[in-house]
Amino acid sequence: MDPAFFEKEVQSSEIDAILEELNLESTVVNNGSEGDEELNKLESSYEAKRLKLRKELNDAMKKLEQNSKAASERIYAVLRSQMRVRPIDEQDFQRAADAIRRRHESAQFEIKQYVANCLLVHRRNIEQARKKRKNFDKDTTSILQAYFDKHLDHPYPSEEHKQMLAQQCGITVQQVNNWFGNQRIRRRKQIEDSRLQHEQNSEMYCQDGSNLEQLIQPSGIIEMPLEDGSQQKLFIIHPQPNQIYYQAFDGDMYMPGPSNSEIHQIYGANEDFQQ
DNA sequence: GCCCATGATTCACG
DNA sequence: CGTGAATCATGGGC
Repeated sequence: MDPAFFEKEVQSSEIDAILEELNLESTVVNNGSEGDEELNKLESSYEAKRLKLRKELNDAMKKLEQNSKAASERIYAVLRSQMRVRPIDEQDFQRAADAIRRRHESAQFEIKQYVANCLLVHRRNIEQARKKRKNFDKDTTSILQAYFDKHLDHPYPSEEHKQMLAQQCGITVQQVNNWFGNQRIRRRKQIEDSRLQHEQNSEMYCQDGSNLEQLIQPSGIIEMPLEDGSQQKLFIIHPQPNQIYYQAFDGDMYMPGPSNSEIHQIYGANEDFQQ
């Protein structure tokens, strides 16, 4: 598991919601003997950690309570003793009480934040184990797709870019790796399958009559949305490192695809990462 | 319930 | 170590 995934601090607004889980009787959802060993073990270990954290939180709060009480008693004693040498009014007591209350509250917050953080980490583990696989949501895939399509000539994001993508998508770097790995292979396969299909209806020539075999291997394939809602496959051709053009396949003939600028109107709108 | 897309896992390679 | 390739396992649409 990617540690960075857990590193972000718990938002203060979430803390109480997270801590509520500590008050539950039990979080074990497994209804008895069913389920796999691995999950049961995880669940009981999570339950143990949860109970431990609950006790820790309780103890810390009690201790803090006592400390604050003792502190305010000390302050009051000091103030009372000073009354003999200087005038001390109700406001002085009030200020002292406020100061102690503020310290008390900030300490309380820190404890809660710490416990909530611990709990969250453990909860993520158990959640991960419970639901085995979940498809990424639409936003996530479109972000990844956009990056991939923009770097078709070299769809290998750097470590930095992987982290940015992960953060942007709300997934782990490992998941970004998986996605790009799968994507590279499956796109290549897609291209290969398309070529094979085309080769099957043997006589295929470009507009100028030249044979397919002379064509440069496409380095990528994208699906361009058409006005009628359907999608058209476009092959990406890199004749030279800095050159790019697109080829569409229409019936049994390769046609020049849309120009690069047209493509960019469709795909290029989203901001790019700096290379 | 089937089927394919898709995320994850595993292993080999350089 | 990062990647490619094969494979597994699940999700989700029909």
